[in-house]
Amino acid sequence: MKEETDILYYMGNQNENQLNEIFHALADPTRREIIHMMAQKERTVSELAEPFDMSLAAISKHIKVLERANLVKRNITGRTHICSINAESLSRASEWLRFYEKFWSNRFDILESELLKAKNREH
Amino acid sequence: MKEETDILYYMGNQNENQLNEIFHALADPTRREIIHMMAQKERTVSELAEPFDMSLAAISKHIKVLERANLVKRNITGRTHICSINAESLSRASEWLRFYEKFWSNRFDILESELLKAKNREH
DNA sequence: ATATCATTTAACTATATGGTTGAATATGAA
DNA sequence: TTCATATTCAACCATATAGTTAAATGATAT
Repeated sequence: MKEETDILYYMGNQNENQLNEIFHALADPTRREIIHMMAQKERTVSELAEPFDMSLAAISKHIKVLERANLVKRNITGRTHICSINAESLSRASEWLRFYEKFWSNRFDILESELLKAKNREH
Repeated sequence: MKEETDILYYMGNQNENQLNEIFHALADPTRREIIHMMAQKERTVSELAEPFDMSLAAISKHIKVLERANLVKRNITGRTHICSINAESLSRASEWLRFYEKFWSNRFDILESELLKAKNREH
C-alpha cells in the first residue's frame, strides 16, 4: 500500500514521463535562455535564434525539445512560428520541487520538536 | 545594460552551471526516486539500491550525479556511506522555476488590466 | 512564375549518458 | 590473518544528445 505522502503514486506515471522531459529540457542553458526570452513576450523562431552563435536548425531542435516537454506552445501564422511559454509545465516541475523542499524541511521540524520533547522529559 | 528582471545576470554564471547539473540530475526517474527515498530519512547506498532492478554500480553512479548537482551530501562512517538531501540545491531550482512562473503570469495580469482599461475607455 | 523568407528535415559527427561486468579498495568481524 | 561487507573504479557497450551542413517545404512579395 502506498502512503499518502507518496507523490509518485499521487502523480501517476504519465506525469512521471512529463517530468523527465521537463527537467531534461531545463537542463540546457540555451533552452533556459530561450525560455527567458519568451518570458518577456512571445517570439518567433528566428528572434529566438538571433542572440545565439548557433545554426537556426539547432535552435529549431531546442524549441522542439521544449515543446515536447510542453513548456512551449507554437502558433503558426503563415510562414512564421510564434512561440510562447506554457506555464502549466513550469508549475508541474515547480510543484515537484516544492514538495520535496517542504518534505525535507518538515523532517527537521519534526526532529527538532522531538528533541525538544526529549529535553523536557529530562527535567 | 541588463535589466533588473534579468535573472541570468542576477544569478551569475556559477549558478548557471549548477542549474545545468541540478536539472540534469532531476531528469532521471531513478534519481528522482532516490531523492524520494532520502526525503523520508537518510539512506545508505545499498538501501537506496535495494528497490531497483539495477546493479549497485549503476546506483553508485546515479548518486554521484546527484552529489555533483549538490542535491545530495554523503557522510562516510566506516564502510557505509550515508546519503541525505541537500535542500539548498532543490530550492535553487525551485526559485528558478517560480521566477518564470510568476513572470509569465504577471505578464497576463498586465495584459488583462490593459484590456480592462481599453474597455473602460470605450464607454 | 520566380525569388526570397521562415522554418523544418535529413544525414552525419562527436560526445555524453546510463547501463553492464569484473576487479579494486577499505572497513569490520572471526 | 582471513573472510565478508560496503562501496567505488575501470573498461566497455548501446543509445541519446547537441551540434553541423545541405536540401526540402511552404508562404509572401515582385
